[in-house]
Amino acid sequence: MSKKQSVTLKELAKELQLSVSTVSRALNDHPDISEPTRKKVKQLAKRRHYTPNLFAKGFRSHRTHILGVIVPNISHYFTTTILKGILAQSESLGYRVIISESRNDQQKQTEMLETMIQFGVDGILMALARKTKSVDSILEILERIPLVMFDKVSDKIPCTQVVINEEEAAYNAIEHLINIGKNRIAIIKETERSFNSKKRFEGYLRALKEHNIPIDKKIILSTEDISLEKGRMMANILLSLKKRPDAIFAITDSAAIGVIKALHKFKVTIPDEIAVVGFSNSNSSTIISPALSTVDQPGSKIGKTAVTYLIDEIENPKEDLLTKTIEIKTNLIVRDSSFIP
Amino acid sequence: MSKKQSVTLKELAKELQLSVSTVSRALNDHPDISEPTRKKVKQLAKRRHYTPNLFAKGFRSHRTHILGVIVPNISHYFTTTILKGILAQSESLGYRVIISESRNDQQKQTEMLETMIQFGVDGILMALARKTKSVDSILEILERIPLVMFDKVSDKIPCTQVVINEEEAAYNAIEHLINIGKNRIAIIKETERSFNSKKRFEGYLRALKEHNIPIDKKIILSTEDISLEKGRMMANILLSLKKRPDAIFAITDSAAIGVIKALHKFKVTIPDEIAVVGFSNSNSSTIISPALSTVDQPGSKIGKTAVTYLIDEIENPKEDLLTKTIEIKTNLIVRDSSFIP
DNA sequence: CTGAAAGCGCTTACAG
DNA sequence: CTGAAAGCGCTTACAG
Repeated sequence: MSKKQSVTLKELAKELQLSVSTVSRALNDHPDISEPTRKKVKQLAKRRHYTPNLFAKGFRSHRTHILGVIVPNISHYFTTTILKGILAQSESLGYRVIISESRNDQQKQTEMLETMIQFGVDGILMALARKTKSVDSILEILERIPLVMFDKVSDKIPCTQVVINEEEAAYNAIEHLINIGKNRIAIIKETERSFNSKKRFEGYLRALKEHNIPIDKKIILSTEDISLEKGRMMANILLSLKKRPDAIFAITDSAAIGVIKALHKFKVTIPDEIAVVGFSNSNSSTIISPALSTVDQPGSKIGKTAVTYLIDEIENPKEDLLTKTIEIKTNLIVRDSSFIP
Repeated sequence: MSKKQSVTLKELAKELQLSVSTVSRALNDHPDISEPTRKKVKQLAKRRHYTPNLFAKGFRSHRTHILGVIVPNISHYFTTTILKGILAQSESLGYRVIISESRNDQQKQTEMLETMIQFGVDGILMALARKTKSVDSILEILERIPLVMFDKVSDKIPCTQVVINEEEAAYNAIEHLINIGKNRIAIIKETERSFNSKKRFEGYLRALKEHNIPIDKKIILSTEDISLEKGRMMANILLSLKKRPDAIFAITDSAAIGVIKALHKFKVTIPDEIAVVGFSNSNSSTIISPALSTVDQPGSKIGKTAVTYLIDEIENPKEDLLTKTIEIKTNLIVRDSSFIP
């Protein structure tokens, strides 16, 4: 079907016997234009359903009002809450968002950064793909276009980074376990030294140290590609120890749920024999029984904050790069898996 | 910071003492260009990291290679699987995707369609906002730009629509329940006559009819804004009946999970006393205990199919509109909530 | 084989 | 107060 063409300034001008310049100015409320002309133009524009071609506009001004977003996996609930914040905030500030999924593939990630620039985005928001070894291509991007990172970040990249208070969140989770009387607390973390896993582990260590609880390497487990299944496996290992832990902190909800499933299987009572705490407040944390205690990460706020900083950088370019880390506060949600009255 | 400007054709031309036209043609492998020139140009382009400004390119050709996507809620797992398919397929065909969330708000949805057109998208993919009363604005859009709908569709809109075999999927679910010996099967559906709810209900009715099971209105429940909580409430109602059902089919997983939670509370054994089947194969369906039988909807395939049809329409414009419905097959996954050996 | 020129739809400095 | 012209970065029909 031959689609209706959009009305252009030229057509409006012709119909009104005016120049394109005048029509453009009238629509943009330029002070030079007389009231009657302005009215006439606006009326016709309305009647003919004129909508400016933002593409032409952006092309001229070198600004597209489009932001690029790259996330490792769009299906993670936490990611979608961040995206919600990004969409809402950018829309309310007059920007659109192009989203890509790196699928945790570093090379894809690099390509995506390139095409986003080709598509003329005004700035980029990104969470790093897992196992991103070299950040060179990102550093190069940084010289060309404003970039703000969130959630999966790297201190090797000098840009604004919006994260949660990972260390403190883990600290609070462990302290809570200590408060309910636990003192042999296992942790399930990632092998990879990702920013998130590292910080959460630091919080774990600090909590134990500050409460004078000895650190036992036997109950500090690491796994690659942490998941429900890995959580289950790690729990099996912990259950086979001579001295079992009395609490397990998994740095993701899915691993924590795997832990609960394993404990069920071996008829371990939760939380009395072993308490469990996860991280994310994912949907599943209230589906599993007992309901999982977990750290709530305000995704929407992270997204909104990241957009706000990015657009600020776009609209008020600074002379120099600086690593600025914004920490968003999390909240420990205590549910049955660690509730002892 | 003053960001590095991208290299333009003009600069390459100047450096090579060639015209912009020649450089453009060389890069696009135009047959007129001599081999040595082509080589020279490509080499320099590479060395200077030239990337074409797709924006200018698109502006000229009236094609942006950007698709607009509108979904009601980006956090639904099923939606994210569709988005995954959309992203993967459009990327592999050289398109980018702008995503917006209508938050089930009809007015927002209309605005979004407008801005997408302003942003010059080549085509639009959309799932209808809940309770979309008037489709007038969408019909108008349809005259201007290719549009393909998916999942939440309406037969009032004459365009390509990609859906699952809703009716048949429900039919299969009910037939499965009958096969395991159930004959008093309740359904929890939506009040609103959405395409999806309507079709699933039709499948329910047909299965009962074909197996000569009488229809009892007392166990056909409808609710607005179906959710886990509503599922729980509906289950309570069903449990209070003099003649309880021996199976419950909920048209969403979340409602089905609510049902399971309610049954637990009243110590009803699943599936012996009451079997439960949901719809979606969401993450939670394997977290809940007993694991939930459910209909798996191949989201990624839906997304890919929708993109394929849309891009075909963009690249091979047809003369006339026609409603074409593509049905993607689903798969019933039987788990413990309805498994009777 | 290569170049000069027009044009995509818009904005804006420059004239008048 | 209004208009003609240049220009954003690219492609392509028209010359040569």
